[in-house]
Amino acid sequence: MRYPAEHKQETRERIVAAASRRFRRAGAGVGIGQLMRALKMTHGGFYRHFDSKHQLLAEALTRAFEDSRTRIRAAVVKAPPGAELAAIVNMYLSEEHCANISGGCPVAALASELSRQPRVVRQAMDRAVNSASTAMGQFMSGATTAERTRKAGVLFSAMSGTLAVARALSDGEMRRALLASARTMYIEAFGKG
Amino acid sequence: MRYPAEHKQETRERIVAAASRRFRRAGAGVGIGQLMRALKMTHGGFYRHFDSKHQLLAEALTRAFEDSRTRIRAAVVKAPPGAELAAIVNMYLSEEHCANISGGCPVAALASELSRQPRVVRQAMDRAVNSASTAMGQFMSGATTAERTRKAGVLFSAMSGTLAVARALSDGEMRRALLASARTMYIEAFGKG
DNA sequence: TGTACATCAGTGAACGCGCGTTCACTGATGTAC
DNA sequence: TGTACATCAGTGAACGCGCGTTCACTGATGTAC
Repeated sequence: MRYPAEHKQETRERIVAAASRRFRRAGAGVGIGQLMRALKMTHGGFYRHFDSKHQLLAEALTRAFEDSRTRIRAAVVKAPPGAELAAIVNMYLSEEHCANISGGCPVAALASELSRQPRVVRQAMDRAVNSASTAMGQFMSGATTAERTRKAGVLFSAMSGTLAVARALSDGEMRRALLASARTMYIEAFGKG
Repeated sequence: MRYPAEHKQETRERIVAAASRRFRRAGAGVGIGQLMRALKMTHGGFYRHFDSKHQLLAEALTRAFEDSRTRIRAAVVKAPPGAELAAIVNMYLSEEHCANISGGCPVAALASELSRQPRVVRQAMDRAVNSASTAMGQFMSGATTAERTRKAGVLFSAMSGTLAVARALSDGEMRRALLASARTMYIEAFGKG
């Protein structure tokens, strides 16, 4: 059946959005079949929209990064002046974010799997780390913009590791303690003055 | 054919050692078949040694953690008094460790995949984080042992995240810069006095 | 305005493949006599 | 010391399953006349 004009673009959007959440929740091993079934479609149609699963993974990652940035911007806007960095750290290392893998930061959800992905996928990673570092850099201490950006990159990678480790722990008490300690320490170590 | 007395134990050891490296290099998705083929055996024999793939994964993880601890202890022994923490950080975030996934820290290699593993596997993670924190805690600043241990846990999770992100980047320059900045910052932020 | 036809998003069978696990079998060795 | 036999680590075919990808097909709509 032929579909109305913008139908195809909408379907593509739905696939990327669903993939973005599902890859984070279940890993890069999620199948095209599962994905399309969740959208009440069959796997065959997938290739009308994407050349390969890797292309989808790269786009889904990029989408997840955009969502992540939106969430960070929202935390910054609500924060009192001077407390922006604390707001970012507290949000990123909150128990809510920890429990919400499919809606959370894609680096924390997928980092160790990404090192095994082809170039297409890892280049999305480069761009994401760069833009996250630039965005967070303005709230860091440091003499030059370059130094603040570098520091922000380190903080970002540190937080993603803490979140990934917290999620991998089986003991809930350990998880909460790690997150709480990390929030305190990162704000102290990376905050302005 | 029946084998000499200690033969079975030796084979089991070889499987765990190979799995430990291979899971880190290629992820938890590595198959039993690939693994046994690399040891010049067939997949069928695997189940004389292990109940399931998950059991092997848990044991391989534990083994990798032990190797990791040995490497950390070696770095500490070689370090001048007072510079132990710097030695640990410089070793963990070295370009050598970054390039050596299969022989490196299993948390950096597998963290995001571990959150999706069954309890058996994640409990190995609890023990590892606990023991790494205790071991590294003695070189941290802080009033009480408990505080130093907590700090060490945060540093460990931070370093594993930085290493995982560094490995996922496609740009070698970005990778080296991130590692270098992180070494400096962690030593400064977590070091004694 | 009415009709014939081209379009193409989505369907579902099929491709070769590898997965985790099971199981009947093999055959060199250790052990019992 | 010699022989018969039990053991059991490892083999390889087979199980049902899902993977990524391809492709001939469907059929409601937009378009051309």
